Amino acid sequence: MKENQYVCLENCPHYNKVEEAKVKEPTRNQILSLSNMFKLFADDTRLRIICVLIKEELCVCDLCEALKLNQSTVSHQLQLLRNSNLVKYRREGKQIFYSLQDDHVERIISQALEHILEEGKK
Amino acid sequence: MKENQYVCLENCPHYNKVEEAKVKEPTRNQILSLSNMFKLFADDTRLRIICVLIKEELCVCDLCEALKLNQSTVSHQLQLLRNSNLVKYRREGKQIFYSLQDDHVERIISQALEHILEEGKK
DNA sequence: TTGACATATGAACAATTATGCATATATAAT
DNA sequence: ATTATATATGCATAATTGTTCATATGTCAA
Repeated sequence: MKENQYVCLENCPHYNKVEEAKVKEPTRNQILSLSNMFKLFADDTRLRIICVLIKEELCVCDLCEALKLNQSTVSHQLQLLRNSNLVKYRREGKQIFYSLQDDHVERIISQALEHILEEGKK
Repeated sequence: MKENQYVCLENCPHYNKVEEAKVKEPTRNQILSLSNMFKLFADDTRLRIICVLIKEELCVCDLCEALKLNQSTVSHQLQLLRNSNLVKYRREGKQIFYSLQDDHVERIISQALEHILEEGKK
């Protein structure tokens, strides 16, 4: 930030509010974890994968077929979801079946959908 | 997808499961709206801005001060949040005060935080 | 052990985007 | 009107990331 940047010299910043705001801010690590998690939801392909996994355990080629995606693309994205423990998987012979780790994911997406739908009404 | 890409020729895809999965998938527009919304949460700076706005209405320079960010950076990010109706604002003289549009945002973030915290325990 | 299949992974490229600088706009005070 | 302040915005740059191709790994069957 430039030193001579003149920002709110008189009334502002409203120190009490600023101090309160600072307290509410999550820790650095929480922010990182949160943004990393949201990054995973922030891509169409991954979001579609997550959404179809909400109700069904599916193997990689099921996902390719259901979403009409390249196998390599699907595997790459599944790796990211795996690394962040959003999905779990089990091998059955040559196939590997993926499913969601827990139901927070579903709740987050339905909250977001509610927001979208309310926006749509306006 | 390459034509000769051999993917699950025998048992797979499990057509009934794939069909069910397809049904659960949100529409193209819903996916776009959802991923756009999550993109906004997927950046450290924006996430910090959102988090401090959860409890406090703040003006731009308050945000700069609370988060130690460049004024230009803050304004750019606020523009994105504004365009997606995640925040609202009101002018009071020379200052412009920002706050969250509704409380879905807060709920989404707390759900995500719950997930993070549970992960932390393992 | 050889071949076929299911999935994973490395590398390269294209596309998106966050940031900071410079500057523009908007408001208030003198 | 002019000046100072508060915020917004266009542009350029650097960094991140999604996709694809090529290939590697792992599993099963013959």
